[in-house]
Amino acid sequence: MNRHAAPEQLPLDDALQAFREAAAGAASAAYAIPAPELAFEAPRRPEFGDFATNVAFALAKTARRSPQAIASEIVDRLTHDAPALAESFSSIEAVGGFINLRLAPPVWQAAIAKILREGDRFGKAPAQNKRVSLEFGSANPTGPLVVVQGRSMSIGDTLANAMRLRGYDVFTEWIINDAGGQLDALGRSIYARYRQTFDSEYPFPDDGYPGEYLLPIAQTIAHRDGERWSQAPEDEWLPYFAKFGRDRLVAEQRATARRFGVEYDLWQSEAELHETGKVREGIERLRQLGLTYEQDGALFFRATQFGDDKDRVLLRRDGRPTYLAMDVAYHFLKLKQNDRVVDILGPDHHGYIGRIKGLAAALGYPGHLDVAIAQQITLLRGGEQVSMSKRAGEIATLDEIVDEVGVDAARFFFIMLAMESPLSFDLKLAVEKNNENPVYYVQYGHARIASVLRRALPEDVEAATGADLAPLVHASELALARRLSEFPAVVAGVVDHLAPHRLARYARDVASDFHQFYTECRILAEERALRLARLALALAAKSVLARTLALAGVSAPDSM
RNA sequence: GCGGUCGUAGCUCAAUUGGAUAGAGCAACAGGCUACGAACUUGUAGGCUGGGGGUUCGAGUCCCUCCGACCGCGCCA
Repeated sequence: MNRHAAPEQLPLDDALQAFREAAAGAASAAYAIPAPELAFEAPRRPEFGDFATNVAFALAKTARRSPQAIASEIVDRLTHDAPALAESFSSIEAVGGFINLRLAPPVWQAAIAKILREGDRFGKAPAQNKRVSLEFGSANPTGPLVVVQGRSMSIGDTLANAMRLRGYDVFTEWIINDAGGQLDALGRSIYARYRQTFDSEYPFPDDGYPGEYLLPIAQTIAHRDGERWSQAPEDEWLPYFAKFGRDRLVAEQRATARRFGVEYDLWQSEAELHETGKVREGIERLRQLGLTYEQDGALFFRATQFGDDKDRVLLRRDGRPTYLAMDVAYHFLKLKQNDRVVDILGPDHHGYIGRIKGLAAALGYPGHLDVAIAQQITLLRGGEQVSMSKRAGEIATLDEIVDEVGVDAARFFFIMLAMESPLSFDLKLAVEKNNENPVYYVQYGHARIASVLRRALPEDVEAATGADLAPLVHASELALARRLSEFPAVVAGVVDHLAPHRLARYARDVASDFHQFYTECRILAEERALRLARLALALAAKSVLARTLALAGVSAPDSM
């Protein structure tokens, strides 16, 4: 078997395609008008079948008949003209204008066989030859990562994984905000801590970063260099302390990200964009496009032409570029190198979305940039709000949170909600092993499958992958098979709508359908043919559940 | 004030981007293990989708308008 071959269609896709063609034929035969493209949707209510189509509504206007009449007409014709459909569909009904389809058990059985056959290739889309840049997590290099970066990283990394599975060439980036005044503030803060190791009276700057995490950095310098910086002028020690702190903190951020299961393709320094002339190039580009003007000695970007409420400064009166100028350059670079650019920003960048999208349009790439906001997280512990005052230096760092609840719980909770929804994260709940905790529910499902497989005869497990699946006809078996078949579409939806929370929901649904199957159907105690078929279903469920969790960066334990 | 996000069951949230009787989980109530993990499961109850108007075969979803919450609105980054 060629492992690079494009994955086959699901058997149910073939069945639906056959229906699509037959229905289009029936519609045009009945009304002498071309049938519109037929779309299928999964009905919300199970009694409406596995799939439904609303062609009749689309035809109603031109055919001048009621949707229900059209749907009935099409169904009648299908049963006469395309009897072969009965092999794939156990029912085709016209209800309220919809045409509801129920797939026959052999289709679901074939879907299980395909999932087992394809393993990790199941749900994989052929290469799109499209490069996507994904930026997420980015923080100032002035302290440890906190909870909101955890959410952003969980979302971004999950999206990246999903995009890769869907055949995109994903490039993940972290932007280091290491240009500008805050780095000076960092340098002064570390310097103050450094001086305080020799002189406890030495004053701490008002705009400094008071967190204790700077102490070891200052002590490192003190140990290595002694008191020599105490005599040096500021323009000598400041760049040194700022850079030293930046490097140390970025390294720590990187370690935290890695511990969180997130690796980036690029850690992009802002300072470097300035030094290598990229910022100048970006500004120059806007100037060439006639989108800038000078006023009061400063250079402005005509942001109002792109929906912003104000024109924005690129170069200050003193000639120094603004943050926006850096962002022009950075996005210009990304837009040139990628087919699509996605930024996942923190909640404080809310007002920045329009500006940055306008920028993409201005640079000649309208529609190539998506900006999403990962909303704020409120940390709770047993219902009580955890104080996160940055000014008081009381920050709950991401590392501390991971220490307390583990990577799995944190990553699962962080993608559970749509990212534009604010999230309450209860640290106590996240480690509780009870039914209020969705992480354990899902992981328990996986462990339960693993447990059954452990107790099965090894030769049965071996034989299961190639077993005849015809015995699988129980409603809970077919429901589980149908759920597992949704995996590719769920991943596609996650990508298309930038909605990783659908993965968390899907994991829950798979676990739930397995639990129901497990409750209603015995596996090991059955006679051989049924036993093997059910083992095959369990294997398929385990595979899909594990891969769903893997996309989210959550482990799938065999026991717990 | 301007702009953005949001408002859905008692609570936390979904809703395949305009589809059918708005769905899950938790909490509540009533059931289910002499059988592979009860960290499970079955059922019941719970709603004028913040209010009002509009668009159409059809609106939680789109438009207008109020109300309310959060967040942005610097020649900071």
